[in-house]
Amino acid sequence: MVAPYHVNGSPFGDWDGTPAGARLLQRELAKQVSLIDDFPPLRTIAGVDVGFEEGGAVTRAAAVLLDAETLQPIAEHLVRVPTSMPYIPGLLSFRELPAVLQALSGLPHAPDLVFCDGQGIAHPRRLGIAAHLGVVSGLPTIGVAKKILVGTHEELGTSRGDQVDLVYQGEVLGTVLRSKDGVRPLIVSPGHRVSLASAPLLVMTCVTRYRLPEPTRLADRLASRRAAGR
DNA sequence: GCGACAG
DNA sequence: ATCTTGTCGC
Repeated sequence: MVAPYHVNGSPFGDWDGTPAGARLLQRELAKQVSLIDDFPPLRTIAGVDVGFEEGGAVTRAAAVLLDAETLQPIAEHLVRVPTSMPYIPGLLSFRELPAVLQALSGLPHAPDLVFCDGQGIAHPRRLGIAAHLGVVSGLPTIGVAKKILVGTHEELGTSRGDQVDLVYQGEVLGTVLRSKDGVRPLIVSPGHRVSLASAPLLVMTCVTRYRLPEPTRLADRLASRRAAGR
């Protein structure tokens, strides 16, 4: 017997609480994902990420709002909620999305685009956390991951800006992108309302002197309770 | 059946 | 993700 996890209502619809039910729901929600660029001129961009405390008992979700022009933080919001589900590869959004949505709603206003830590459509059922977040929030989203979940790719150049397609089941689902000379590449994939071609361009637009784009880096820092680094 | 496996 | 100090390299 599989132990059912707590259901909230909003991000999971009528999920039955089982991993099998979660996978079915992902296939349904994936049909609502749009890979066509559909976002306003970028004025603000948000970065969201999750961290844990108390040995995993408490989930910390952080949302940071940045000025799209200067990449400087405008506002940030942090929430702490009891962890409701264990980490299961492929079902990350069911563990982190509730907290992420709360963190996002705590910002002074909705962003024009959201950078999410993890995969967009580069997922077994085309619904990584960034795509899931996009569908349930209606916001344009991009997934920026540090590792590949699924898919393969050709050799990648070693210079900043070099990129190659991430292919899975004969389909291009994302981009393996070298954000800085010599660093491990980022795995970028559209979440919602962003095209495969635009995603890496938008990410590079937010990269300054670090491997991670600013929205992701700042949210990551806040969620992991770390300090700044001048 | 055997490995792989975002955070 | 998290547990954790110093250390190697640009």
